[in-house]
Amino acid sequence: MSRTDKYSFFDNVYEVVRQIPKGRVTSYGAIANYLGAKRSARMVGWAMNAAHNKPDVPAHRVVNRQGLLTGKHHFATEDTMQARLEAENIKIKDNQIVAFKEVFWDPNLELLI
DNA sequence: ACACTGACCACTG
DNA sequence: CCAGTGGCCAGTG
Repeated sequence: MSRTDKYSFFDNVYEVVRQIPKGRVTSYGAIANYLGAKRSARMVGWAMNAAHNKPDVPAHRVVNRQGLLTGKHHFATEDTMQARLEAENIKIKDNQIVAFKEVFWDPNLELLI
């Protein structure tokens, strides 16, 4: 992506993640589905890995389908992701977001472009 | 240039 | 119902 300036799947992922409202979270699959490639949920995660280069991308607001903080291990420290979520009033227990469905932000429903 | 892997999810058997 | 596997894009060895 560093060589290509044209929009790719990853760039679309970044744009969607940037639209996640504060205090809300979404899932890899939801983003992939929104982009029309629900089989590419894994790539969304990989995109997050590359998203470290993009400060505007709140990767901590992206969790897996169960609301588990699977990506926390990829942050600066294992507590970074949870701390950032808690700073946004999101409760976490056992690496799982409490009332996940209530804070879940589905781009397919709430972000129509 | 080829093969493998990666923060996942949904479909089979 | 539980376990296994395929699939998608991009990056790295």
